[in-house]
Amino acid sequence: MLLKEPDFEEGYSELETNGEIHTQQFDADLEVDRLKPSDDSLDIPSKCTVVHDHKPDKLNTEQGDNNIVHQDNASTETPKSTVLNDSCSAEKEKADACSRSVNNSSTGPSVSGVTSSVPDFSILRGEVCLDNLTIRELQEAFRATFGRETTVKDKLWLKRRITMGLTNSCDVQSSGCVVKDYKIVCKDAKHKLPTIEGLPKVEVEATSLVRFQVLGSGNERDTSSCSYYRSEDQQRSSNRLKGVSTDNDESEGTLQDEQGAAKRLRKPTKRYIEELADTETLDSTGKLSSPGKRAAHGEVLLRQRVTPLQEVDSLSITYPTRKDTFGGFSVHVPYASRMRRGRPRRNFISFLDDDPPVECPEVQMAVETMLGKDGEHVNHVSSAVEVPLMKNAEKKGGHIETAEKKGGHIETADNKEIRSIEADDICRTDAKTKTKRGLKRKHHRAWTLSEVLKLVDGVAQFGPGKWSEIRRLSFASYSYRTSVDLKDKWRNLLRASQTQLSPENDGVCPRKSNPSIIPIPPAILLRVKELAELQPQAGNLAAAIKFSGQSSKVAQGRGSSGFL
DNA sequence: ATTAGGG
DNA sequence: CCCTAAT
Repeated sequence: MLLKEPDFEEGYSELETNGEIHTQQFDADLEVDRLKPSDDSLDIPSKCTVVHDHKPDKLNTEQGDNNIVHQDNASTETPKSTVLNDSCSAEKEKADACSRSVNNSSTGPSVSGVTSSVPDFSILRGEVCLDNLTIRELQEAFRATFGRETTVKDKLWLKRRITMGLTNSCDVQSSGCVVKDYKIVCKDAKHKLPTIEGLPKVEVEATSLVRFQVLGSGNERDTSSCSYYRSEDQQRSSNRLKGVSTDNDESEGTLQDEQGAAKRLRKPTKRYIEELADTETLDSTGKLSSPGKRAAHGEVLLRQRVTPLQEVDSLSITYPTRKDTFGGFSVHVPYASRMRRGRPRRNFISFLDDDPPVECPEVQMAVETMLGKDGEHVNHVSSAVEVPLMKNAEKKGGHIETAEKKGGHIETADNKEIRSIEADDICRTDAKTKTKRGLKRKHHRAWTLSEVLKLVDGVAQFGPGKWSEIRRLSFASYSYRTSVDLKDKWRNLLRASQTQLSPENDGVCPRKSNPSIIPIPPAILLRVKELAELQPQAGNLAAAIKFSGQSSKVAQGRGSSGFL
């Protein structure tokens, strides 16, 4: 590329020098082509061949560049001729294709018509040096390209505009050619059309060029495309502004034209490219098989090429989607994503129904007790109510266990005390069963303040380690607290007391970050601590207390606890 | 069945 | 909370 540039410029400069002449010549050539396609075809072959031979498979590859370079070099030596040659080859190729396949179709006339409208903007066989054109010529070229007049006198603008128009013209794209760096590469033909590269000012000329490319590019499709393009040209010239589109899908270009140069420059999507590549692979196969019948296959191939896009669209539709709205935008979302993530909802009430509610007198007592005793605390006696442990659940085994864990806290309302208790009862019942199976996990119940107090009192009364006693006497109402639970809780309390009461953490509740967790009042912790300290040495005391039934009573009293 | 302790 | 060993 880099190497090439210099050469190019040289050639280019020379061209510039002879600009008008060239233009003239080109025009002449063009006309000749139109009039005598056959001749062109004859002339072209050699040059074309060269190009083709070079890299059938590689489109924009380095090879391509190299080739160009070579040509450029040649051109350097003989600037004019070179340029002409290149352009000619390309143009002629296309022309050939066109003429051959499409000739009959009113292509000739149409083109001529267009041509007429397109004054004499220089048509360098495939490459046009807009730089050489006068403003007026550029304007005309513009008209030819966009189908409308322009009063702009800015040469640069005009050139850009025209170039863009050409670049993005449907013709180019549909033809399978890619405009890159002022170079038009024809994928279809798998030969690259040498264009002026590296010269920012050199612009590919419009209509004619496009036509060429189309023709040249698709030896296979050229035929069809050629006709198509020509017709389109006509249409364009007349209807561009109206937005008339050709029957072909490629007609997209028409729309693009209308939309304007800016949009035209849009590059194809990655996906599109990929698709295209795939298609090409397929095409290549097809191509090889039918080199001779290019014309015939042309359409087919074209269609194939187009298909990818359609497929893409169809694909998007393929997946079942639903419309969803995000931030006011409606979006299609695959239904799959809608799948419920959490565990399936569970009607925990069903449990109760299923299991003949095991009403223990104890439960009733418990309830009454709670209501009566706890007073202020009643409400939070059971913060988490729902206990899924049911026979059914048991049957299901571990899975349920997990589920329960997660879903356990569904109910937090205090109102459900009773139910919770029932559940608890059931739980207990189940617990036994489950214990055997070892699958069930007890629903986590946060310890309430009242519970803690009772525990502490109990410990104070009976001494630590008398969990069964404590449970029996102090936790009669809480069926779900086992002696083990009490023991564990006590242990935790001890830890807490040691931790929280330590000077470092003074007043700072480690968990205060979580508002839902009610910190254990330091008072209680203090008591716990005291108890803990006392207990070891209080073996006697405990024994003493134990002995006297009264002592237990005394112990229950608050005052006593404080004392303890 | 309880208790103690580890996890 | 669960699990388990030791009583």
